[in-house]
Amino acid sequence: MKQHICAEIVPIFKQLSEADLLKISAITQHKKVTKGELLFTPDNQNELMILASGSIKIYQLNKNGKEQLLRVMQPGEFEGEKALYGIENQSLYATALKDSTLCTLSKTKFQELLSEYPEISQHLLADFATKIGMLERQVELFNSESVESKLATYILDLSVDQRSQTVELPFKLKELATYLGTTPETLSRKLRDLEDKKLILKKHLTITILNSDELEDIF
DNA sequence: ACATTAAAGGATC
DNA sequence: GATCCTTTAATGT
Repeated sequence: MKQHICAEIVPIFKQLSEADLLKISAITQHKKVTKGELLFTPDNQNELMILASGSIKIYQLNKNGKEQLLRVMQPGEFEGEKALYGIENQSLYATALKDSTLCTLSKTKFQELLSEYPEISQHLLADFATKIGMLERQVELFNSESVESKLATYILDLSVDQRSQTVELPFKLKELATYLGTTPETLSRKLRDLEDKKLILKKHLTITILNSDELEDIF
């Protein structure tokens, strides 16, 4: 496998020349992790982590020690930028959902990189914006009281994103459950309830909205 | 309303 | 075939 894979696939580095990518690659550390491996915990994260292949979940633990999923990283995405700006990670955990390969970049190396290539910060800002946008949406979900309404608004949001009445769930039901702050069992029941009411149709991870008006009215 | 526990049925590697 | 995921039912908060 090529050594500079990370720099090549990361959107924030996309506009750089081949020579620059090689330079960046030289200062990143490459490592493989296995499924289930804990990659960082609060106060144990001082590097920028770039995912090259596989997938990684970012979550926090709620009061009862239950996982609250924040997002699932895809190849090309990164996490840990807060540490680079001296902000301590107080709550985030990361574990590998599959065997994955990733690259890490220390705080000082990254700061050197930023001063050499200021244009990278533009892309960082764009990335922050979308990340914050996703978190804001998740916060909005928790304004609704019942799991059923969270699920309904989540599905409707997906439908807007994917511009279709038929949507693909971006992660497994087990993960969607913790994203919504519930359990797989409850999620399974709520999905079946919505099916029974003929509001949706579900095949594996594909959901077709049959009645969006009534979905919106759930509370 | 939802979580927990246990058990069984599917899916996946 | 083992392991992980999903569903179902019984019971508890």
